Amino acid sequence: MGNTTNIELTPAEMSARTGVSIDTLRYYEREELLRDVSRADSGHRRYSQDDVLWVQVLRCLRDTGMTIQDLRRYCDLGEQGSKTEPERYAMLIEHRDLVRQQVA
Amino acid sequence: MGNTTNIELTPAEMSARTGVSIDTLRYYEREELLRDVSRADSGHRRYSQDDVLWVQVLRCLRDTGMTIQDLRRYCDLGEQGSKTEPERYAMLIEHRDLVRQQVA
DNA sequence: CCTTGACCTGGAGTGCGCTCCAGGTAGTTG
DNA sequence: CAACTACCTGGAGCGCACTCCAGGTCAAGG
Repeated sequence: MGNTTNIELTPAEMSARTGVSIDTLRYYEREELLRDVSRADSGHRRYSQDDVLWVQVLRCLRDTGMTIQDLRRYCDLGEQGSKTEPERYAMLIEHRDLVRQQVA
Repeated sequence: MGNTTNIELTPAEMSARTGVSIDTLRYYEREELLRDVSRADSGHRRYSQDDVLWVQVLRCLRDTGMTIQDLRRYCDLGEQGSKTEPERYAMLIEHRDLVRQQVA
Protein backbone atom coordinates (compact mmCIF):
# COMPACT_ATOMS: atom_id res chain seq x y z
CA MET A 1 0.00 0.00 0.00
CA GLY A 2 1.12 3.51 -0.74
CA ASN A 3 3.66 2.15 -3.16
CA THR A 4 3.89 4.97 -5.65
CA THR A 5 6.61 3.44 -7.82
CA ASN A 6 4.24 2.62 -10.66
CA ILE A 7 5.96 0.77 -13.41
CA GLU A 8 6.33 3.15 -16.30
CA LEU A 9 7.64 1.92 -19.61
CA THR A 10 9.29 3.92 -22.35
CA PRO A 11 7.95 3.48 -25.89
CA ALA A 12 10.82 1.10 -26.72
CA GLU A 13 10.13 -1.00 -23.61
CA MET A 14 6.41 -0.99 -24.29
CA SER A 15 7.05 -2.15 -27.82
CA ALA A 16 9.25 -4.98 -26.59
CA ARG A 17 6.70 -6.09 -23.95
CA THR A 18 3.71 -6.09 -26.27
CA GLY A 19 5.26 -6.90 -29.62
CA VAL A 20 3.52 -3.86 -31.08
CA SER A 21 5.72 -1.38 -32.94
CA ILE A 22 6.23 2.14 -31.58
CA ASP A 23 4.60 3.52 -34.71
CA THR A 24 1.58 1.33 -34.21
CA LEU A 25 1.30 2.32 -30.55
CA ARG A 26 1.19 5.97 -31.62
CA TYR A 27 -1.27 5.07 -34.35
CA TYR A 28 -3.57 3.43 -31.80
CA GLU A 29 -3.36 6.54 -29.70
CA ARG A 30 -4.27 8.74 -32.68
CA GLU A 31 -7.19 6.42 -33.38
CA GLU A 32 -8.25 6.69 -29.73
CA LEU A 33 -7.86 3.01 -28.98
CA LEU A 34 -5.29 3.81 -26.33
CA ARG A 35 -6.13 6.82 -24.20
CA ASP A 36 -4.62 8.97 -21.50
CA VAL A 37 -1.08 7.73 -21.97
CA SER A 38 0.99 9.62 -19.43
CA ARG A 39 4.06 11.66 -20.23
CA ALA A 40 7.41 12.32 -18.59
CA ASP A 41 8.42 15.96 -18.04
CA SER A 42 10.32 15.69 -21.31
CA GLY A 43 7.06 15.06 -23.14
CA HIS A 44 8.03 11.44 -23.82
CA ARG A 45 5.37 8.78 -23.32
CA ARG A 46 5.35 6.55 -20.25
CA TYR A 47 3.18 3.47 -20.51
CA SER A 48 1.60 1.95 -17.40
CA GLN A 49 1.02 -1.70 -16.58
CA ASP A 50 -2.63 -1.16 -17.41
CA ASP A 51 -1.59 0.10 -20.84
CA VAL A 52 0.33 -3.13 -21.39
CA LEU A 53 -2.72 -5.23 -20.54
CA TRP A 54 -5.02 -3.13 -22.66
CA VAL A 55 -2.72 -3.29 -25.68
CA GLN A 56 -2.66 -7.06 -25.31
CA VAL A 57 -6.45 -7.10 -25.43
CA LEU A 58 -6.38 -4.80 -28.45
CA ARG A 59 -4.00 -7.14 -30.26
CA CYS A 60 -6.14 -10.14 -29.46
CA LEU A 61 -9.23 -8.47 -30.87
CA ARG A 62 -7.38 -7.09 -33.90
CA ASP A 63 -5.82 -10.47 -34.64
CA THR A 64 -9.27 -11.99 -34.76
CA GLY A 65 -10.42 -9.32 -37.19
CA MET A 66 -12.17 -6.69 -35.10
CA THR A 67 -11.85 -3.37 -36.90
CA ILE A 68 -10.25 -0.19 -35.57
CA GLN A 69 -13.64 1.47 -35.79
CA ASP A 70 -15.33 -1.16 -33.65
CA LEU A 71 -12.50 -1.01 -31.14
CA ARG A 72 -12.87 2.76 -30.90
CA ARG A 73 -16.57 2.30 -30.28
CA TYR A 74 -15.71 -0.16 -27.53
CA CYS A 75 -13.37 2.41 -25.97
CA ASP A 76 -16.00 5.12 -26.20
CA LEU A 77 -18.38 2.89 -24.27
CA GLY A 78 -15.72 2.19 -21.68
CA GLU A 79 -15.33 5.91 -21.04
CA GLN A 80 -19.05 6.23 -20.41
CA GLY A 81 -18.81 4.08 -17.33
CA SER A 82 -20.24 0.83 -16.11
CA LYS A 83 -23.74 1.47 -17.42
CA THR A 84 -22.41 0.53 -20.87
CA GLU A 85 -21.18 -2.87 -19.77
CA PRO A 86 -24.10 -4.74 -21.36
CA GLU A 87 -23.40 -3.15 -24.73
CA ARG A 88 -19.68 -3.86 -24.50
CA TYR A 89 -20.41 -7.43 -23.53
CA ALA A 90 -22.75 -7.72 -26.50
CA MET A 91 -19.99 -6.48 -28.81
CA LEU A 92 -17.63 -9.16 -27.58
CA ILE A 93 -20.23 -11.88 -27.93
CA GLU A 94 -21.12 -10.75 -31.41
CA HIS A 95 -17.46 -10.66 -32.37
CA ARG A 96 -16.88 -14.12 -30.95
CA ASP A 97 -19.82 -15.44 -32.93
CA LEU A 98 -18.47 -13.85 -36.08
CA VAL A 99 -15.12 -15.51 -35.52
CA ARG A 100 -16.81 -18.83 -34.95
CA GLN A 101 -18.75 -18.50 -38.18
CA GLN A 102 -15.47 -18.21 -40.05
CA VAL A 103 -14.65 -21.78 -39.19
CA ALA A 104 -18.00 -23.17 -40.16
CA MET B 1 -24.82 -36.86 -73.94
CA GLY B 2 -23.93 -34.63 -76.84
CA ASN B 3 -25.94 -31.85 -75.28
CA THR B 4 -24.03 -28.79 -76.45
CA THR B 5 -26.36 -26.22 -74.91
CA ASN B 6 -23.91 -25.31 -72.18
CA ILE B 7 -25.33 -22.76 -69.83
CA GLU B 8 -23.57 -19.49 -70.49
CA LEU B 9 -24.14 -16.55 -68.22
CA THR B 10 -23.68 -12.88 -68.98
CA PRO B 11 -21.65 -10.81 -66.50
CA ALA B 12 -24.86 -9.47 -64.94
CA GLU B 13 -26.30 -12.98 -64.54
CA MET B 14 -23.01 -14.27 -63.16
CA SER B 15 -22.94 -11.46 -60.65
CA ALA B 16 -26.49 -12.27 -59.56
CA ARG B 17 -25.76 -16.00 -59.22
CA THR B 18 -22.56 -15.61 -57.22
CA GLY B 19 -23.13 -12.39 -55.33
CA VAL B 20 -19.79 -11.11 -56.65
CA SER B 21 -19.84 -7.73 -58.40
CA ILE B 22 -19.04 -7.48 -62.10
CA ASP B 23 -16.04 -5.32 -61.26
CA THR B 24 -14.75 -7.92 -58.84
CA LEU B 25 -15.23 -10.71 -61.38
CA ARG B 26 -13.08 -8.76 -63.83
CA TYR B 27 -10.60 -8.04 -61.05
CA TYR B 28 -10.31 -11.76 -60.29
CA GLU B 29 -9.68 -12.40 -63.95
CA ARG B 30 -6.92 -9.75 -64.04
CA GLU B 31 -5.41 -11.37 -60.95
CA GLU B 32 -5.60 -14.73 -62.67
CA LEU B 33 -7.90 -16.30 -60.11
CA LEU B 34 -10.48 -16.93 -62.81
CA ARG B 35 -9.05 -18.14 -66.10
CA ASP B 36 -10.14 -18.89 -69.64
CA VAL B 37 -13.48 -17.15 -69.37
CA SER B 38 -15.11 -17.58 -72.77
CA ARG B 39 -16.40 -14.75 -74.92
CA ALA B 40 -19.34 -14.22 -77.21
CA ASP B 41 -18.63 -13.00 -80.76
CA SER B 42 -19.27 -9.52 -79.47
CA GLY B 43 -16.31 -9.87 -77.13
CA HIS B 44 -18.61 -9.95 -74.09
CA ARG B 45 -17.85 -12.52 -71.41
CA ARG B 46 -19.89 -15.70 -71.08
CA TYR B 47 -19.46 -17.56 -67.80
CA SER B 48 -19.88 -21.32 -67.61
CA GLN B 49 -21.41 -23.42 -64.85
CA ASP B 50 -17.88 -24.38 -63.84
CA ASP B 51 -17.03 -20.71 -63.50
CA VAL B 52 -19.95 -20.31 -61.10
CA LEU B 53 -18.72 -23.16 -58.94
CA TRP B 54 -15.15 -21.94 -58.96
CA VAL B 55 -16.14 -18.39 -58.00
CA GLN B 56 -18.09 -19.84 -55.09
CA VAL B 57 -14.97 -21.63 -53.93
CA LEU B 58 -12.96 -18.43 -54.36
CA ARG B 59 -15.42 -16.51 -52.20
CA CYS B 60 -15.35 -19.16 -49.52
CA LEU B 61 -11.57 -19.04 -49.33
CA ARG B 62 -11.46 -15.24 -49.49
CA ASP B 63 -14.11 -14.91 -46.80
CA THR B 64 -11.96 -17.00 -44.52
CA GLY B 65 -8.98 -14.77 -45.19
CA MET B 66 -6.96 -16.49 -47.88
CA THR B 67 -5.08 -13.81 -49.83
CA ILE B 68 -5.33 -13.13 -53.56
CA GLN B 69 -1.68 -14.10 -53.85
CA ASP B 70 -2.23 -17.50 -52.28
CA LEU B 71 -5.27 -18.09 -54.43
CA ARG B 72 -3.27 -17.29 -57.55
CA ARG B 73 -0.64 -19.77 -56.42
CA TYR B 74 -3.39 -22.35 -55.98
CA CYS B 75 -4.61 -21.66 -59.54
CA ASP B 76 -1.08 -21.93 -60.91
CA LEU B 77 -0.80 -25.36 -59.34
CA GLY B 78 -4.14 -26.38 -60.80
CA GLU B 79 -2.91 -25.57 -64.28
CA GLN B 80 0.09 -27.78 -63.80
CA GLY B 81 -2.07 -30.86 -63.59
CA SER B 82 -2.83 -33.57 -61.12
CA LYS B 83 0.77 -34.04 -60.01
CA THR B 84 0.34 -30.86 -57.92
CA GLU B 85 -2.63 -32.21 -56.00
CA PRO B 86 -0.61 -32.95 -52.86
CA GLU B 87 0.65 -29.37 -52.72
CA ARG B 88 -2.81 -27.93 -53.30
CA TYR B 89 -4.21 -30.20 -50.61
CA ALA B 90 -1.47 -29.02 -48.26
CA MET B 91 -2.41 -25.40 -48.91
CA LEU B 92 -6.01 -26.06 -47.98
CA ILE B 93 -5.04 -27.92 -44.83
CA GLU B 94 -2.68 -25.16 -43.79
CA HIS B 95 -5.34 -22.56 -44.45
CA ARG B 96 -7.90 -24.50 -42.46
CA ASP B 97 -5.46 -24.74 -39.56
CA LEU B 98 -4.81 -21.02 -39.73
CA VAL B 99 -8.51 -20.32 -39.56
CA ARG B 100 -8.87 -22.67 -36.61
CA GLN B 101 -6.08 -20.87 -34.77
CA GLN B 102 -8.06 -17.66 -35.02
CA VAL B 103 -10.67 -19.04 -32.72
CA ALA B 104 -8.23 -20.36 -30.15
C1' DC C 1 -31.10 5.89 -88.30
C1' DC C 2 -30.88 6.89 -83.55
C1' DT C 3 -31.18 5.81 -78.88
C1' DT C 4 -30.61 2.69 -75.10
C1' DG C 5 -28.37 -0.45 -72.20
C1' DA C 6 -25.14 -3.96 -71.25
C1' DC C 7 -20.58 -4.64 -71.94
C1' DC C 8 -15.54 -3.62 -73.09
C1' DT C 9 -10.59 -1.61 -71.64
C1' DG C 10 -6.97 0.69 -69.03
C1' DG C 11 -6.27 3.18 -65.31
C1' DA C 12 -7.39 6.01 -61.24
C1' DG C 13 -9.47 6.18 -56.63
C1' DT C 14 -10.87 4.27 -51.91
C1' DG C 15 -10.63 2.55 -47.14
C1' DC C 16 -8.10 -0.04 -43.95
C1' DG C 17 -4.24 -0.75 -41.05
C1' DC C 18 -0.35 0.20 -40.55
C1' DT C 19 4.68 2.05 -41.64
C1' DC C 20 7.96 5.44 -42.77
C1' DC C 21 9.97 10.03 -43.05
C1' DA C 22 11.65 14.88 -42.21
C1' DG C 23 12.69 18.07 -39.08
C1' DG C 24 13.10 19.08 -34.33
C1' DT C 25 13.86 18.36 -28.99
C1' DA C 26 15.57 16.23 -24.61
C1' DG C 27 18.70 13.78 -21.76
C1' DT C 28 23.10 11.12 -21.40
C1' DT C 29 28.02 10.17 -22.32
C1' DG C 30 32.94 11.21 -23.33
C1' DC D 1 30.50 21.27 -25.43
C1' DA D 2 29.82 17.82 -29.09
C1' DA D 3 27.92 13.62 -30.37
C1' DC D 4 24.59 10.21 -29.81
C1' DT D 5 20.33 8.14 -28.98
C1' DA D 6 15.53 7.96 -27.92
C1' DC D 7 11.76 10.37 -28.54
C1' DC D 8 8.43 14.03 -30.42
C1' DT D 9 4.96 15.80 -34.36
C1' DG D 10 2.40 16.07 -38.68
C1' DG D 11 1.98 14.13 -42.75
C1' DA D 12 3.18 11.08 -46.67
C1' DG D 13 3.47 6.37 -48.49
C1' DC D 14 2.29 1.45 -48.90
C1' DG D 15 -0.04 -3.14 -49.85
C1' DC D 16 -4.32 -5.22 -50.11
C1' DA D 17 -8.76 -5.97 -52.11
C1' DC D 18 -11.62 -4.07 -54.24
C1' DT D 19 -14.53 -0.13 -56.68
C1' DC D 20 -15.26 3.46 -59.84
C1' DC D 21 -14.66 6.08 -64.06
C1' DA D 22 -13.98 7.79 -68.94
C1' DG D 23 -14.34 6.77 -73.37
C1' DG D 24 -15.57 3.41 -76.66
C1' DT D 25 -18.17 -0.90 -78.92
C1' DC D 26 -22.15 -3.77 -80.03
C1' DA D 27 -26.93 -5.66 -80.63
C1' DA D 28 -31.79 -4.77 -80.18
C1' DG D 29 -35.95 -1.77 -80.31
C1' DG D 30 -38.75 2.26 -81.96
